Amino acid sequence: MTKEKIKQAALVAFAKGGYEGMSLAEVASAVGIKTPSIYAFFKSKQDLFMTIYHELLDEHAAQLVQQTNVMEIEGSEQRLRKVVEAMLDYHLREQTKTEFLTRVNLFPPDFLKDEMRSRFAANEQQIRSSLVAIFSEGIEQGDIQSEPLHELVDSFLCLLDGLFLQTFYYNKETLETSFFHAWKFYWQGISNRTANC
Amino acid sequence: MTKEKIKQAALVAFAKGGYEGMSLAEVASAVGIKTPSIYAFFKSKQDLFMTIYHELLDEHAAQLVQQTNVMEIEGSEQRLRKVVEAMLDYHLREQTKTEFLTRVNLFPPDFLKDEMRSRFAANEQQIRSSLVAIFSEGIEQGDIQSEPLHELVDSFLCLLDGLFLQTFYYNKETLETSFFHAWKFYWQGISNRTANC
Amino acid sequence: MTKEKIKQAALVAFAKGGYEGMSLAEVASAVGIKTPSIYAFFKSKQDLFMTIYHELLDEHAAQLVQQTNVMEIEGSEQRLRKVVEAMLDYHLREQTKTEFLTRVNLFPPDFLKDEMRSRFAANEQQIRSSLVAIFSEGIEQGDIQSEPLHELVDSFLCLLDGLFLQTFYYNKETLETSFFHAWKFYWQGISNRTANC
Amino acid sequence: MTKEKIKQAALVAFAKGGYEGMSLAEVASAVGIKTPSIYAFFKSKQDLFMTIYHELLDEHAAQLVQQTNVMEIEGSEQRLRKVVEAMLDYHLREQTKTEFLTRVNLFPPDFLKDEMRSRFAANEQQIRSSLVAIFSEGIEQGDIQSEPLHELVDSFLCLLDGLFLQTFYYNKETLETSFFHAWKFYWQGISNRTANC
DNA sequence: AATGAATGAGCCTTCATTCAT
DNA sequence: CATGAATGAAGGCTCATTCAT
Repeated sequence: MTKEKIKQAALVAFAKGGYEGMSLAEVASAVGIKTPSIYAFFKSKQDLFMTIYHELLDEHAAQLVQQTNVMEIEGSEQRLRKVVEAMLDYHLREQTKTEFLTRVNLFPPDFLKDEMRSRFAANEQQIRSSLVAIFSEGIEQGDIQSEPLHELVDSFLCLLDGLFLQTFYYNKETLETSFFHAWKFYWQGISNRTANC
Repeated sequence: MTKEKIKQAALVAFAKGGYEGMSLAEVASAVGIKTPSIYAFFKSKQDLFMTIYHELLDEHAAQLVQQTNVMEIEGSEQRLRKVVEAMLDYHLREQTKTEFLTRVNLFPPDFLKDEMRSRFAANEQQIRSSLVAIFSEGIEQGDIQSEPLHELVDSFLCLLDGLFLQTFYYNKETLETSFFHAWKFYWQGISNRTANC
Repeated sequence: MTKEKIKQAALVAFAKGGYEGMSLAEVASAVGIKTPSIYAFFKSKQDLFMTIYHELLDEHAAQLVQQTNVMEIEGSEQRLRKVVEAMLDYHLREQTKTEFLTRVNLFPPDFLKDEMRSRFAANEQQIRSSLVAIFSEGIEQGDIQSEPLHELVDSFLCLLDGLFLQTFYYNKETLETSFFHAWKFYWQGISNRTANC
Repeated sequence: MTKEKIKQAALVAFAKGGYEGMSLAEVASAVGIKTPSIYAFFKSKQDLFMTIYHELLDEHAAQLVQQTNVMEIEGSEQRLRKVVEAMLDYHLREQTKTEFLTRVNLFPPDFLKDEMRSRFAANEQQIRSSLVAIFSEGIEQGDIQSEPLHELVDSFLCLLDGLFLQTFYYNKETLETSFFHAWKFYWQGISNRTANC
């Protein structure tokens, strides 16, 4: 359907050029229609942008929550590691969507600045509570040091952010190496090693 | 001097809107001149952009190297921590410059994409070698685990990137808390704790 | 009936914005249909316009003739005054229609300019002959000075036009005061006052 | 100078098509420049419009006041008649300006509605006080009936409005005839004829 | 009778840039 | 140095209209 094709093309264009740098003409041409036809489906450039933005936000949140909650099988290290891997995987697989979301989050167009802050806060809260669950379980099971949960979450999010940023300027292999090493020391930092001594 | 004022205003404008989103008219008006006057100093928008970009890149590299090398006094933890703190400090103090550089690095305008990659690689190499020095010294002194240097550097850079990204969406306090906790576990992960057991 | 609703909404829109300023989308939305549906009833914007225009012209002419002819009861002053009052009343009651007609008459869209002149002339002739009847009767009965009929009609039409124009920028009260005073001196000017001396 | 030519062409275009009906392309082409060049002189279509509007308003007011005040030579009838004649003359001579002003006054674009009302009121007050002077002098000299001044002014303005409106649909000759007859009875209505009996 | 999809034409406006002064 | 004037290119958007369904 045309509407879907427009959204797809617009996503790519927004990701490449940002809100200002994207042109409806470019999108229309990619879809194979004329610029004004876009207005049959979206009432403005902003509307098109917001539609994509909200859909992506939902998809992204769903993805994350799913990855954090679904598997209660394995040990704490595996679970946490899976969270990171899932994120990296998503970002490597859906590079365009990641670029779009990152761009918007870091450099939102003026009209978005307000909505952004609140959305972002809500989003982070969701993730945090998912993580809290994993960490507290890990502590109970003796895998993870008994430290304040929010401290553990803070440090985990920092790791996540670091790897996420590297998505942008490392290629897949370098990224995986980086992840491997970062994780190694991170896990050493939070895991319960008293048993070993 | 007018030229300097133009660069200053342009920096702000580029940081706010990116290459596409910044307009020469806006800059001129901020400086208090008319748009064509800019062409007395820069031969094009791109030229203006590149000038700022290169100057900032140099300044930034100098800053980083300096922060990594200068102090050979204190212990390993203090030195590494200072590196992070210096970076955070710089980014908080020079928000505009940071925004500009980040934007360019993550979402470079088309004509920059090529130059970018190489510049970035060189920059990173510089930092890595500075860090290698710190880490190897730390290992020698028994503060840090005797692990492959590049692995330690990888994990440190990941921490750095994570905190850097958080610069964008955390306020100063939240950021400091995050840093505190991230660092705590990070240091636990790399420091030599066999002595304690 | 949809067709009628379209005409009604279009009338309002044309009155508000003139031919160029009115948009079919606006009308469709007011009616609660989609723009292309209008084409099921009118073959073009111009057609819609002309339909309304002609209907209004007929209605208006009928109104005027009726007001001028109906009452043969009262004296000359009362009859003439009633003509003015009827016109003012109509214009105050049917403001939208008045605006539409006035706009078209004073500033017709290009394609109407020709038809306009002839229509207008015919219309005026109709009114003039109605007025001639009143004036000649008034002269016969000694109420009005024995002056050339067309002169009396000219002056009456000028009064009518003046009050009509004031419809647009005076509110009801101011307009009534203006009418009261204008009429007072007008009647003094045409009535037969020799008897009083 | 180009700016003046733009204003001239725009005046014509606005008069012909109203605010919505006028296009900057049309104006530019009339002046012999490209559309964006207009923006070197006026910051928007609205700005161009307002500039013309205010200038015309001033010119018009000046014209009227001048005509009403200057000549204190002749008798009351001559003075009042001159006011009407001057107005008619102005409107016949400057048809475009008249069309522009009338259009704006009767059917102002949305953004003007507010300013309009107040401007109009001020304008009318100016005219009224000029007329009061003439009428009171006329009464003192016994030319005009001793009636309340504001009543006389009301009736005079009504005459003026009537003739003004006729400017739009009568040609010069018809208009002059109409003026001649309207004035004849009007003057009979307000002049002091007791002396004649 | 109504509409979803599409479009050509046109509108106002911004922008980077040039050039003569 | 600085600017006034001008412009080609492009951008977002609206509009009347068509056509298949």
